[in-house]
Amino acid sequence: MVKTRELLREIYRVLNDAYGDQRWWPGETPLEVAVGAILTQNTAWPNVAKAVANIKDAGLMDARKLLAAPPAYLAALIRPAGYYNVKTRRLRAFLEMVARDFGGDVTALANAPDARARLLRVKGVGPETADSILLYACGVPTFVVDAYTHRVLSRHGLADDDATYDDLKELFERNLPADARLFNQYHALLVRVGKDRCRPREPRCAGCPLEFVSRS
DNA sequence: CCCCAGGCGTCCA
DNA sequence: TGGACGCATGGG
Repeated sequence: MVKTRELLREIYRVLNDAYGDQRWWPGETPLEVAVGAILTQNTAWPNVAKAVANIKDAGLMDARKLLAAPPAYLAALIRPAGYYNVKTRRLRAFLEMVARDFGGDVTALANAPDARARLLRVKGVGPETADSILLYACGVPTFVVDAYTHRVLSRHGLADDDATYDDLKELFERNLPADARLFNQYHALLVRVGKDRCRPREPRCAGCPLEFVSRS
């Protein structure tokens, strides 16, 4: 039985060799990344990209302008991302918090020791969205867990099916150095292998780079 | 036709 | 506290 810490590091090496740098979430600004984090909730990324492009084309990718826009107009712009009524409320709630607590500067979240707690108080921002904003928009070394993380780890016997978000988050954070670049790439690699090989309802992962894990 | 996608809040036991 | 359900578009 190999130690969990060694296994997590070996998994990273194997995936990194197999897939290389994922350059994930190359949003042009922290605001754009945060908007994408909210819009991508339970939604395929191509749909999110259309919604983000609509906002930018309308010249609204700016915290104050987004808040000033009529909600019905914002809803129309983000329509391709689905759940557009819910997401309009969630975007506005996030923007109001950033305006109130950080002067409209998403980057300022990075310097607030209670940034995660403030994000979690926003209606519509849960643990994954909060961590995504902190890691990808603010560069804070916090590990992002998502459906792919659950599926890849449980498929290879590294986590229970009923492991919670915080169970998995702590698994990574306790066993890896707190490095934003590493957390970013590791999460991106898990998503990549999850899309590529570790698909739902497919118990066998043919050609999966992580096949070695089952034999460890 | 079906299932799936980088969740979350609400409701109810 | 935890499991079902609604939210909605677009792709395979």
